Amino acid sequence: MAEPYHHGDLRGALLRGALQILIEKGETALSLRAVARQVGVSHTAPYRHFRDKAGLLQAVADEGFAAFSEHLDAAQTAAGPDPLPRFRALGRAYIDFARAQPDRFRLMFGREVVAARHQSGDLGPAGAPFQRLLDTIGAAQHAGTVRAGPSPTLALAAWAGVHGCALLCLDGLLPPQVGPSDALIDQLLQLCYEGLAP
Amino acid sequence: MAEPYHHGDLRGALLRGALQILIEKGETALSLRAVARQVGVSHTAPYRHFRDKAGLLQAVADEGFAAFSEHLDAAQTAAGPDPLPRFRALGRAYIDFARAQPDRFRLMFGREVVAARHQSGDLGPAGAPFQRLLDTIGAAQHAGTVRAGPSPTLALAAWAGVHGCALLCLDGLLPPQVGPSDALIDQLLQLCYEGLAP
DNA sequence: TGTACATCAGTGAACGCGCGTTCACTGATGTAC
DNA sequence: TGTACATCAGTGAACGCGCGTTCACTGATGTAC
Repeated sequence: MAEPYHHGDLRGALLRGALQILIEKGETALSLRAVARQVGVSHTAPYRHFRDKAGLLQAVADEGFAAFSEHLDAAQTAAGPDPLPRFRALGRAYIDFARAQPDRFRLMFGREVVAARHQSGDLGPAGAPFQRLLDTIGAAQHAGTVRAGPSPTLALAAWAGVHGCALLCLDGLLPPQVGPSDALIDQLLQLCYEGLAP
Repeated sequence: MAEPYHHGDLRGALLRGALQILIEKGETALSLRAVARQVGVSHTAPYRHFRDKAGLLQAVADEGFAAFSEHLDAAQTAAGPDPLPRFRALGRAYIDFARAQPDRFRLMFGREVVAARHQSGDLGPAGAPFQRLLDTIGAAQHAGTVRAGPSPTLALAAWAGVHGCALLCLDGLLPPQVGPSDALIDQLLQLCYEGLAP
C-alpha cells in the first residue's frame, strides 16, 4: 500500500505533475523541485528521466503541442468538410486552447522552448499546427473562399492575427469592460479572416 | 572627482540602468540588485526611490510607454496628413519598436506590469497608444479608406494582427529561412490592413 | 556669518528563501548460471 | 528452484548561487536662529 520504491512511470508522472503546476500555479511556479514535490518524490529523482530543467520543459512543451494538435484536429473534424468553416474553426480552436490553459500555451510558444526546438528539431515554427494551417488555407484557396497568393504568407498573416488575439486575451490587454468575451473574439477573428477574402 | 555621496539623480540613473540591462541582458537579468550594481550603488539604495521591485518595474514600463508614444508619434508625423499612410505607419512603427527593444517591449506588455497598471491606473489597455490607434482608424473611416463599423472593434482587430506579428518575430516563431525580414513584415501588415478595407 | 539640529540619501551586514545541480549512497529488479 | 551479481531507479545531504527585503547605521545637506 505504501508507494513502491520503484515508481513504474515516474517520467509520465513528472510530466503530469508539471502540467498540473502549470495550470494551477502558473509558469513561474514551475521548477524542477516543485515538480518533484508535486509527484511526491525526491527532488533529484527527475534527473533519472530528464537531462536537466530545460529537458523537462521541452518534454512538457512537446506534450503540449501534441494536445494542441489533437484539439485543433477535433475542432476541424467537427467543422465538417467545407474549407471556410474549417478555416474558421482552426482560429477559434487556437484561441480556445490558449485561453483554457494560458501558462501551458505561453510555455509552448515561449522563447526558451522555441529556441531549443529550433536547434534540436528540424520542425518549422510550430511544426504540425502550422502545416495544418497551410493545408487549410490551401484548400480554401482552391475552393475560392480565400484569395490567391503565396499560401505561406497568407498563413503567417492569419497566424499573426490569431496569435495576437490570443495573447491580448492572456495578458489582460483587452479593455476591462470588454473582457475576453466570446462574442468579441468572434468579431476579431471575423475581421482577421476578411483580410484574406478574395 | 570621486562619486559624491549624494547621487543627485539616482532615480533617473536607476531607470537608465534598468533599461540598459533590459537591452543588453534581457528581462531575466533585471533584478533590483543588478540595477543597483549597474549604477554603482549599494543594493539597498533603490529602496529610497521605489517601494519595491514591482515599483521599479512599473516605472520602467511607464518610461517605456512614453518612449513608445514618442516613437509612434514621430512615425505618424513623418507619414504626412493622409489617414491611410498614417494608419500603416502606426503598425510599422509598433513592430519596429518591438523588434528594436524586444525585452523592453515584453516588459511593457507583460502580465505583471499590465495587471499592476490595471489596478493602479485608470488607463485603458495600453493607454495612449490605443487611443492613438482609435483616432487614426476613426480618421481613416471618415476618409472612407477603412470600412465603417464600431471603431473599437476594428482597432482591436488591427492591434491583434500587429501585436501578434511583433510577438511572432520576437519569439523566433517565424520560419528560420524567412527570418524577421522587413519585406515579409510589410506583407503581413498589408494583409492585416486589407482586412479593414471597405 | 556661524552654529545646532532635523532631515534625508545611501551603506553594509544580515536573514531567509528557493533554486539547479553534484555526489556517494541504498533499495529494488531482473538476469545468468 | 535458488543464489550471485550487475543494473538501474530513487534518496538525502551538500554546495553555491542570486534574490528581495529589513535594519540600524553614517555621511551629507539644508534650514532656523
